[in-house]
Amino acid sequence: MADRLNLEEVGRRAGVSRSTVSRVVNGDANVSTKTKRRVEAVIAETGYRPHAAARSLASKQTGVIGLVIPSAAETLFDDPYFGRLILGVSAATNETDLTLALFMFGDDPDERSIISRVVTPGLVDGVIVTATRMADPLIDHLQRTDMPFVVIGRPDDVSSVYRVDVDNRGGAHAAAMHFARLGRRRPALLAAPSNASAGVDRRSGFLDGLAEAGLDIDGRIGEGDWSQRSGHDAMAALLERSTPADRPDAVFAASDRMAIGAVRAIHEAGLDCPRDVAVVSFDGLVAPDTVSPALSSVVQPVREVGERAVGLLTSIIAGTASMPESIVFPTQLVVRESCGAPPGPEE
Amino acid sequence: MADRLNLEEVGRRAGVSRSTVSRVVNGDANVSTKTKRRVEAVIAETGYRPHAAARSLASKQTGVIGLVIPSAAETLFDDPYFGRLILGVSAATNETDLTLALFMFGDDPDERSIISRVVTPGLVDGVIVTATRMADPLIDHLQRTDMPFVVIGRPDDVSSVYRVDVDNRGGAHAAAMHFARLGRRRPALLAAPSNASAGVDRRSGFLDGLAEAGLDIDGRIGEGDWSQRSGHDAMAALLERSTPADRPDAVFAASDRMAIGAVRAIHEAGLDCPRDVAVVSFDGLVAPDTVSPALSSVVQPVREVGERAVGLLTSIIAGTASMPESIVFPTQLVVRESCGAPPGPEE
DNA sequence: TAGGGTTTTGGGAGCGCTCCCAAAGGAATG
DNA sequence: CATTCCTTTGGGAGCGCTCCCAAAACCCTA
Repeated sequence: MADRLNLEEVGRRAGVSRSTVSRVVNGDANVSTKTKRRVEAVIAETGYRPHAAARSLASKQTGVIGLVIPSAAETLFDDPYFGRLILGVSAATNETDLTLALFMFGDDPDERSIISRVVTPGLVDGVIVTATRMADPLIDHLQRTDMPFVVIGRPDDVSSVYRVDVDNRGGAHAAAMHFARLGRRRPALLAAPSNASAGVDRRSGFLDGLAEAGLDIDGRIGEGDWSQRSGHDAMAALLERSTPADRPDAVFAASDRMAIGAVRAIHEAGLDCPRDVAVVSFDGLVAPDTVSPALSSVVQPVREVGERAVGLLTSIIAGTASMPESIVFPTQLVVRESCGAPPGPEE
Repeated sequence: MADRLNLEEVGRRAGVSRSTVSRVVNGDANVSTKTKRRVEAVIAETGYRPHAAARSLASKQTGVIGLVIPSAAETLFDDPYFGRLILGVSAATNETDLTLALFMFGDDPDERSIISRVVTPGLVDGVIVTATRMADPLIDHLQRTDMPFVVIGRPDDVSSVYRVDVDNRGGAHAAAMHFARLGRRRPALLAAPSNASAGVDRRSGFLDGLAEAGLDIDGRIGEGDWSQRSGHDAMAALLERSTPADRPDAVFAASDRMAIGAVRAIHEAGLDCPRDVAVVSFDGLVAPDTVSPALSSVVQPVREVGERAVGLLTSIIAGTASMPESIVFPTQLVVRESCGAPPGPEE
């Protein structure tokens, strides 16, 4: 029986040494055209593929990057966010011939064991961590190892961390200004949990925008957990406790899904969206024709965030990244039906 | 500067050899309690973790399994299916200390290069392939390598393939019987693409059930692509071309999302669901309180499918799997509001 | 034809681990 | 106290690759 196919064996068949085959495989220029052709022929005919583990061991590079999602809730993928993010990361790793390892885990005790799996030497070259919670022990842990990593979002301590984020504050601010421009007088907010940076930033951006526009939120704040149900319930509660005089006439929801829930609650209260209550959501990830009225949203480029995180991580690994830097993508308010303004993009 | 932490170095610090440390790390019983404790102390204090690539190279096992999703469409995660599947697979790999590698790719030319990445030696121990299309070149390709693999779904050639699937036919059949029992006389079908096994099986199961119940579909078949929009459009077309006399009074949709679209179309036509048209979907993945009326669905245990696929793959890798086998999970019709029957599970 | 430089090629060493065999140590027996 | 047997430990070999240095081959030019 033939030896297992390896560099040595391919070399034997092509009449050259292990080293020469290695050069061909790795595109090293210092190989004569003739030799190169011969070796390539043998590779094509045998279907040789270099052994990933051996390569990793010798080169100290695995060609694998990890994506860490510190949550494994059944509802995780009800939100299109993580799917889009994975798509973006996956597109970028495919592009650069990297392999994507996915680490998802909940708060269970097993968490710690998986954290340590993430930092196993010789497994991944670096990791992308989604900062669903601001104070994540994983980030502290990573700081103490020499594993290159990029945070998506805004962790507690921003200094000395490479991160990619979107302009949550700016987007929320734009939503507030938009309400002011539309002449809405009684804005409300359906906020997201404040242990998440996106939740905090969207809240403060919106409130700051209102203040700037001279609008008063006057206690019209509900809080949810990003989910449709929570948006529905918070909106219903808001409507419930308001008199016709101080009923909200505009709502900014921290996520598409909360906005969808809110629209349902508005309808259930016998009101019309956008006539009685204008709605603007954050995310812009749901297909416009699947909800009615089509949602006006502050759109965040999730896929691009994922792609860029891979790029940043790659340059950290290569050692070409400069100072710990923050890449913040702009967000854009896209007007559709739910806010009652003429449609189109808007700054 | 201290040597990089490896078995040899840990051994030096504990006053034992490389081999002994290896035994402790791997839980080999042939180590005296005293030595074991000493080594464990050094490991704890140094934070030593074995080098994954070195281990893979020597042991010929990577501890990584791949999940292959031959699609990277922007809309992929609009459907909760893949998210749930990933969740299931991830839960199972966490359980058994395996690492999950995710391979997603579209039909582009780059596809081939990624396929070959999947079968790179020394990268993964085996792969789980989701059979979104029945005739997938990837499956043929895998057959020709000695890479262990499990197919989720039903590929073209079922023989000599390990697979995990759900009882699509049975579930669809149950939906048909349910309509018959409810006294609906003019059933319709919103089918999914017939290049997907789930699409084919749900269609044939439903039609067979109707035939058995003495109901005639009479051309009331629309086709979609699993998406909400396609369900909406197909349903609208069906209503459009029917007279009040032969208008469908019951619709079975091949996916939750198509059903949601169908319900919207029904409302837009000025009809009521369930009164005028009963709706039953396949999947059961959307939270009941997010759509109105709450969908009656044939529920498939997606998460369990993912978990089981990992289990099966693991036993194939270990060489303990018997004949190529098919594991088929049952599905269950769960009655909620959209079919107009009293709620509860039903066989 | 010799000498210089430049390509091109070969092979040793080593990455950190597992596997396995042999040596050493201990306990139990005669 | 010698012998046997089991437990415990050590270390060589090897997994398939990369890295690097030295040898070989080639190409000019004088």
